[in-house]
Parts: sequence; C-alpha cells; structure tokens
Amino acid sequence: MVRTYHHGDLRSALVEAGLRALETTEIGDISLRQIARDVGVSATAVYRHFPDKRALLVALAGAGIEKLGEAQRAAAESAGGGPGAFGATGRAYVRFALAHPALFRLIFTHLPPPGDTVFGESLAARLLQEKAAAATGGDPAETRRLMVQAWAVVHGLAMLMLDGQLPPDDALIDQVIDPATLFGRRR
Amino acid sequence: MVRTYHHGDLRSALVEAGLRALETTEIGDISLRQIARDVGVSATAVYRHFPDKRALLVALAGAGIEKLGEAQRAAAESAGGGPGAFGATGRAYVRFALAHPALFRLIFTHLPPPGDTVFGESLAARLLQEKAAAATGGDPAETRRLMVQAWAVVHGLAMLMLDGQLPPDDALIDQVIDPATLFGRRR
DNA sequence: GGGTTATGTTTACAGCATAAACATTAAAGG
DNA sequence: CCTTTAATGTTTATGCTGTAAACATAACCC
Repeated sequence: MVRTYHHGDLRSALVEAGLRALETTEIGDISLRQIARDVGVSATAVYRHFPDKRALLVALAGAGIEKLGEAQRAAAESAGGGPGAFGATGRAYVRFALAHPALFRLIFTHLPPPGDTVFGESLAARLLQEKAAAATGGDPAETRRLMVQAWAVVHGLAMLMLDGQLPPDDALIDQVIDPATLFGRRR
Repeated sequence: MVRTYHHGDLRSALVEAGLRALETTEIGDISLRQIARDVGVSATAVYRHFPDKRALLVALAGAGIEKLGEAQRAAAESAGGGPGAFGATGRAYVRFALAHPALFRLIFTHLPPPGDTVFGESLAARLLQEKAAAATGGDPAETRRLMVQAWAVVHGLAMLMLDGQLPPDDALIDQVIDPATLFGRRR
C-alpha cells in the first residue's frame, strides 16, 4: 500500500479508527485530532467527510447500534427463540454495555441535541418490539407498557453498572432480569 | 458589599454559580473559566479551593444528590408514607432528572473514574433501601433484588427520557412505575 | 489534454484546563 | 502596634482542542 496524497477511503478509515479509540478511551477524551493522527492524516482532512466532530460521532454511534442489535440477535437465537429469548436479549444488552462502555454511552447519552441516534429504526429496537409483543400475546397497550418497562430495566441496570453504582456482576444481571419476579401481574 | 481583593467565600460562590450554570448549560459545555467569570474572579483562583475542575464538579454533584433526596423525601411524605410511598419516590426520581437534566447526569454519569459520587450514603439511597425493605417484609435477599430492580427501572426511564429515546411524559412515568405490573411474582 | 471537482495540507484563531510566578490581604505572635 | 507568615487572589504562559480559510494535489470528465 503506497502512501499517496489521497487516502483512498478516508471516511471508513476514520470510522474504524474512531471505533478502535472508543475501546480504550473515555468518550469525553475522544479527540478528532487524535483520530486523524491515528489514520495518518491532517486534522482538517476530517472535514471533507464530516461537517464536524459530532457528525463523526454520529457515524460511530450508528456502527455501535448495529453491533448491539447483532449481539442481541445472536443471544436470542442461541436461547432458542422461544419465551426465554426476551430475557436473553435483555442480558445481551447489559453485557454489550459492559463490554463497550464508551460506545454504549455514545449511542445513548453522548450526542448533544438533537439526539439523532436513530436507535428507533435499528435491529435492537425491532427485537425489543417483537419480543414484547410475543410476551403479551399482542395487545398493543400492554405490549407498549412491557416494552418500555423492559427497556428501562436493562438500560438502567447497564448505566448504573457502567457508572460504578452497581457491581458489573453477571449474577446480578441474571437476578434483575428474571421473568419470575419482573412484570408479573399481581394475583 | 464592597469589592475587595479577597472574595470572602469564594468556594460557596463557585458552587452556587456552578449549580446555576447546570440549570441552563449542557454538562459538556460547563467551563471552569466561565464559572469563574460569573463569580467575577480569575480562572486560576478556582484552584485555591479545588485541585482541579473535576473536584468542583464532584462538589456540585454532592449538592445535587442532596436535592434529589429531599425531593424524594417530600414525595414520600405527601404520599402518606404507606405502601404507596415507594412508587412516589420513584416518580420523584424521574421527575427530578427531567427537571435538572445536567445536574442529574453529572451525579451519575459524568464523573470519569473514579466515580466518587458518594450516592451510597445519601438520603436518596437510604430511602430506596428503606422502602424496598418495607415492601418485601424484611427478607434481605428479596429486599436487595427489589432495590436493584426498582432503581434500574427508574434510572433507566430517567435516562431514556433525558436522552430523547422516550417522550418525557408524566403519564408514561405513571404507567411504567406501576406496582400492579412491576415486580409482582407470577401466580 | 485541459478544466473542474474532490480531497488533501498548512496556517491561524479562539477557548479550554492548568502550571508557575507574583501580589495582596488577613491572621498570628511578639 | 508592628512584623512575619500563610491564605487567597492575579498575570502570564503552555499545550491541547475544534474548526475556519487559503492553498496544493490528484482524479475524473469532456
């Protein structure tokens, strides 16, 4: 690979370098200039492919959402796709957050207004919708309630563990995401 | 109040100015220099009272935790202190987050390692423990599980609403924090 | 092959956290 | 009361940041 003035596919290279940086660097310390340095390009070259730093971060978040959905899909599949699959996608959600803290935070929290994360159209979102519908038998209001409750539980658990408020413990994840004690209508 | 070289109580003034700034400014845009400017003092004067910016933020987070606990205490009280009080503290938690987004984020998410938020010893934490214990009748393992589940639900709901993933809707809060559909042991 | 356009670079600017040296004032001791 | 000292301010400087503007190079199109 000869060094030429033009890079070839700088955009993808920047996204890859950004994802790599997010594996080792707190989100607040992610620097556009550092990513450019990693790729071996001037800082301002980034602006030929992204209007500003935020746009690059949005691209990274998009890649992250895909990874998250894929992890959840795989978890549901290996759970057999039955009623146990809902819990499996939830556990996968939390584990993904713990495995990729900065990326997870970027997806949900670290894109200042407007938060155009497009999570809404992701595979992850579709899985949530689908599993909740299966669990409620189809009633739309019940489905929506369950969806939001389930999302809130896993998201809250993930954030509290990421932020050091709860131990990032696999046993605790299983205990919290337990269909026997969650969402059961009393009596 | 005459302008003197020495300020008088710069530390408190900085904390107050910081809290004021957090009401109108995204957490990432909070600037030590701007807070100093607001107080009418040089940027480096801050370093006589806080070793670095992070320490100032920790002080702000501490003040925020107190406010949160107080809001929850008031909510529990006006709910009559009975079994309905648990839900009331949960709703107060989410409403506090929506009313003070930057402050809430600072408390939980925006203090890079080590996250010494000391939430653990706050009134908010004690209320959570107390209400969960009351709801389970005292069994320690059950209490801990309920505590974590309840915290996860309200925290997740708060974060998802703050981050624009769910509408910041009072009706939705009530729907999610509903003892009839949450945590009920099946059958 | 020459002009246009895409995609790089260099340079420059303002704002940031913070370190170092210096100034002023309040408090303490004789 | 007067001096010494410590606390608490200011000024200045450094290296980082995101990004705008002007310029350079190379790829593509007629």
